[in-house]
Amino acid sequence: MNSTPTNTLLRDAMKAFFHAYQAFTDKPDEMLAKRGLARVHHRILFFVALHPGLSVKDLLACLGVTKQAINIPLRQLVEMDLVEAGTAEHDKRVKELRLTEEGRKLEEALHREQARLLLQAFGEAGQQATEGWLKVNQVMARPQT
Amino acid sequence: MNSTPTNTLLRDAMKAFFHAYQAFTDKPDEMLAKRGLARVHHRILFFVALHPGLSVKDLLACLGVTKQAINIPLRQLVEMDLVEAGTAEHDKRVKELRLTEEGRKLEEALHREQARLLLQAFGEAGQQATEGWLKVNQVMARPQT
DNA sequence: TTAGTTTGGTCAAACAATTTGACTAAAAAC
DNA sequence: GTTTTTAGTCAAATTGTTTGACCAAACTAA
Repeated sequence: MNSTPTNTLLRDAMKAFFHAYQAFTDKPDEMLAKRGLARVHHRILFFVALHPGLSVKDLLACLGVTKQAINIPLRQLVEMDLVEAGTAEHDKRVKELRLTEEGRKLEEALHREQARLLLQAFGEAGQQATEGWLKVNQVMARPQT
Repeated sequence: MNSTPTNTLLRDAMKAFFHAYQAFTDKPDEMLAKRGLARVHHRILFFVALHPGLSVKDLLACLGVTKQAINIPLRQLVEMDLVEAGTAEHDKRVKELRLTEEGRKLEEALHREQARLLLQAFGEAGQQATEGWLKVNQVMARPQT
């Protein structure tokens, strides 16, 4: 007889969330490590892929980090020719980040691994569960109340 | 007309997952920072709370990190009197980790914040969605195929 | 019962990531 | 046309993680 049964159910849900996210990042992390890169680099590639022409500032907002924190990883990506940083027409201070062809390839390889994992879980859990999963995540992802 | 419509739906799901997890860790991170602690410390507290008497080795397995990586954070928690490390009867090499009273209080405060966020999202998304969310996470959390 | 091996855990130096704070240049505001 | 704000950079200090050597308790087996 547990003293906090409700708590334990929630904790198990939290544990599953933690491990699900861990599984989600595991293979990409491993692939990146082989190139001397880390999860930050993946996040940059991911958001630049999703929003081509993104500025550094908007990238920061997406990632929820300080500008200093991505300065070095971003520079590395540019030096490695995975990301190209153009200058915005309307404001020469602003950079427009885009993936290079090689960057697109790497991002796609990382994406493929994550898609595999997700689609497999979706297939196993069923369509209703998939929709629920997405819905809860979207609600949680919304700017907080 | 997007060139990769399916991809984009999946990417949006990944983005929601990322931001949901971010929201999930945000407040605890903030609370911990005030005490000079970080997310690793929270994870240790969380798993020790969930499995009292846990060994360092089992903790490592839970977290998926190397023993060196928690050595320092764990020592800090012991020094701050949030965790106590007893010695196992059956094997004197093995430690049995437990929360102290103060540790339990901190862990509970952190847990409460996360529970608030989860329960609010669950309430808003509905019971079916909640069950689906849990199911997908549990499938993903399983040792990989 | 003791030599060899494995296991749980620690320590310290090297390395990588992040933060802090000071800084440029372009744009906006007044 | 100064002043102020904004986008982004750079470098030093701090923090976190990894690498690798290590100790001591516990098994293994002769």
